[in-house]
This record gives sequence, structure tokens and C-alpha cells, in this order.
Amino acid sequence: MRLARSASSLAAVRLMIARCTVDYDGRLQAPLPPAVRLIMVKADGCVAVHADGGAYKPLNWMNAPNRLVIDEAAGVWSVTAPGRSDSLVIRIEEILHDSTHEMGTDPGLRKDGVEAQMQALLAENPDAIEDGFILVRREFPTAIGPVDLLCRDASGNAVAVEVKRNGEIDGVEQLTRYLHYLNSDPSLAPVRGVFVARTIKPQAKVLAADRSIDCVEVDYDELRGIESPELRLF
Amino acid sequence: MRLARSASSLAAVRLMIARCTVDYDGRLQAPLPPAVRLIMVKADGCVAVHADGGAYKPLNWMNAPNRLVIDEAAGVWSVTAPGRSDSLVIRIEEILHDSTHEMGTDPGLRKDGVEAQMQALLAENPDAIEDGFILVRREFPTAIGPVDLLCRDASGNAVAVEVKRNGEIDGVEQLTRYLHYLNSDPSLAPVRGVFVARTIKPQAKVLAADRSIDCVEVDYDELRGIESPELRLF
DNA sequence: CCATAAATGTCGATT
DNA sequence: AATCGACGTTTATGG
Repeated sequence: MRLARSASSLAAVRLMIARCTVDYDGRLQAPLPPAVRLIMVKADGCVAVHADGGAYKPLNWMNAPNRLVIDEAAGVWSVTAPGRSDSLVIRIEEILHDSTHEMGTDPGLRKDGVEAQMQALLAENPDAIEDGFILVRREFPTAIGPVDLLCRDASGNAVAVEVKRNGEIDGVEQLTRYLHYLNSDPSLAPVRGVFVARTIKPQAKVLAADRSIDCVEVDYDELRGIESPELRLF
Repeated sequence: MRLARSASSLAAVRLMIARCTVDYDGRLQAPLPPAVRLIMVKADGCVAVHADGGAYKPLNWMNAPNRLVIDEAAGVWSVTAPGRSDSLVIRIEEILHDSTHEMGTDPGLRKDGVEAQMQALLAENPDAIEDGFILVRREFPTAIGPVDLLCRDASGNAVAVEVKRNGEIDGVEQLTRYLHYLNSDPSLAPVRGVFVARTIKPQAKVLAADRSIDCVEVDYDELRGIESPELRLF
């Protein structure tokens, strides 16, 4: 029997434990010799082949949108993607488990503590970076990308602020580039830099010091406290 | 009943479909309201909570090594990591499916990458970068890491070549550091730089131009054609 | 739809 | 343990 369908029409997850071989061919080739693995097909059509270990990442996969063609008789699953040039072929030798489960749509995930929120909080409270700071603009545009925050300090000088969740050496490099560009603009120069993060790696601090960039480590919970002063009344 | 164990002692994958809420607290906070989800526990102890869609990435997860404590009566799974400061708590409201499957160890995945070949192809055909280029050395060593290709151009000057699959701003930074180092060596200086990639982002081009670094976009298939002239006979 | 930057990135190699 | 670079990165976001 040959069964073809757009996987997105399947409003459920299918879980199969099977001895199988797998071959992915796309930007690279990644073949898998025979072994028992978990094959997961989600409602959106994505297919993932998991081993019993190795974190959450599957050994092989195909993201949606794609087309899943199952040849039950031959035990061959072919996953192809319209408009893309990659494919996944699963050859099933022995099925040890096969079940399908309705799950409905997920209400979704909210994430707190990411860089975007930190930047927003700091934009509302530039004082948390340094006393007297005033925000000029968020996402100040330059030819090499937007500067997170452009401020003026208590003395009225321009300050470029780079915000990261985890401060590493790349962030210092990034800020250095911005400073180079901003300081080539006579209407802004001199511009100094401040590197703000929840934590800053020692190497990043060394590099920043070498470039006369100030480092500020901010407490995210405290920042939220500043942002919501009503919570502090109790 | 209270059941505690090192998850790594469980040599199988456990699959549960359940209505549940999930809370991750670590580098960020990511709570999930009640819904039906797939909970997967692998032999290495990692726990992943999947929705029925959204590619292969779970909504929430905890990587191994960790400690899974299941309070069956209360329906609470607590995953904590010794030595790390993050945790995952799953509160199960209704179990719709629960099965455990032996899978054994996977022989593993071999990846035949397209990317690593680019450097080799260019090393064999420096002309593809610029007419008259001659290879001095691949992976030319410096104190700050190996330069992908060191060449001499038609005029006999040294050229440092950085090869990327996708040319982004980081690659320009990397090449800049190499050039700084190489030009401090009187026996090599002056050394110019060429940034080679399949595609180069506009921002990377701007930065490269600013640093007098040439950009070359190469066609990978064409490169392979050059490398295998016998294919061109037909 | 393209382009860019963030990510609980993950993963492996190397110091 | 920490750092660096690559990834079939994947994913979200803004133009």
C-alpha cells in the first residue's frame, strides 16, 4: 500500500520505535546505520529521528513544510521538501511500537529574561546603567547595524550602550565597531562606550578595558523591580 | 509514592502524552500553561517537553546530566541539575499515554560536510579567488589561530584568505585580527586580506571595504567543476 | 519574503 | 573548565 499526504493534515503526533536506517541528503549527507530509534512525526509535518541520548536534538530530521510519502509494504518513508533540495529517507526493518496521539494546539511559551526585555528595561531606566544617563534613542541606526542604546551622560557626552544577556568578547567587538563609526560623525563625537550585561566574562572585561569601554553588570531581577515600582510598596 | 533516581541508570526512552504545566527556571524563565504535550525522557537523563509542532525543538527541556525526581501521587516531576542553577518542573494533570522502550546504544552519525571541502577546493585552485594567486600554505599558523589560506598574488605580495560558507561580519573580524598579526612580521608584510564565501552579507561587505579587505563570492558547484575537470569533458 | 541578530543556542575541538 | 568556531544551526523580528 502506498500512502501519500501532506503531513500538515495530520492533527496529531505519531511515535514509532523501530529498527531502521536513515539517510539525509541536503547541505550535507548524514547516513545512519541500522539501529533501534524513535521516529516522531508532528502535526506540522516535521519528522525527527531520535537516539536514546544526545540531548534534545535528533540525529536526523526534516522541518516543515514537507511531504511525507510512506510505502508501508516496503517500509520506506520518504520526506521531501517542495522548493528545497534536501530529503530524508527512512527504511524501517522492524516496528517495535507505533502510536498516534491527538494533542491539540499549544497555547505557547512565554520567555522572560531575554536580551530584548533587558534592553527595554534599560531604555526606561538609563540611570541603572550610570547615574545621569538620558536615553537619546533605542536601536540607533548605523551602516553596520543598530546600536542598542544611544544615551547622553551627566556631562552631556554621547554614549553608545551595547546590551547582552551574557557579556562575551563578541559583544565588545560589536561595540567597538559602533564606536568607530559613531566617532567618525563630528556631530556626535566624542562617543564613549558602555557594555552592559547580566554577567560579563573575564576576557570580555579585559578587552573592554583595553579599549576604554566601561563594563556594567546589571541584576535582572533588580531591573524588573525598578521597572515596576508598585511591587516595591509591599 | 516517591521515586528518585539518577535518570542515567534508565537504559530506555520513556514517552508520555499528558496534560501538564511546565516551568523552566534558569538562564531565563519559561512557563507553560496547561495543555496536552509529549514528555520524553531519554536514557542519558535529558527531559524534553514537545508540542505537536514547531520543528524538532522542544518547548522546554533539561539536558543531561541531571536528576529526575518523580512524585507519582502529586504528579510532579522535578528535574534539577547538580552544579547548575536551573530546574524544570512538570505538573501532570492527566496521563493519556505512557510507555517505555529499550533502544540500546546508537552506532552514531557520520556527517559528510560540504563546507569543509570549500577550503580544500580553493587551496587546489587559488586562481578561483583571484587570477595569479599561488598557494603558500593551508592553515598557516599564527599565535592567534591558523589562517585558512596564505597565498601570494600575481605581484608576489602575501595575501591572507579567510574562507567561510556564509560570509558574515565575524569572519571579517577574524581576518582583521590575522592581518594585524601577519603585518607585524617584517618578512611577510605587507599582507592584504581577501574574504571568500559562497555568499557575503551586505554588512560584512561594508566592514570589509572599510578595512581594505577584498570580498569574493564563489560558486560552490562551479568550484567543484574546476576541481573535477574530467566532469567537463562531456 | 529577505535580512539580521539572538539563542536555556548545541556541539565538538583545543588549550 | 574555558574558549573558539561551526552548525543541515533554528528561531524570532523588523523592513
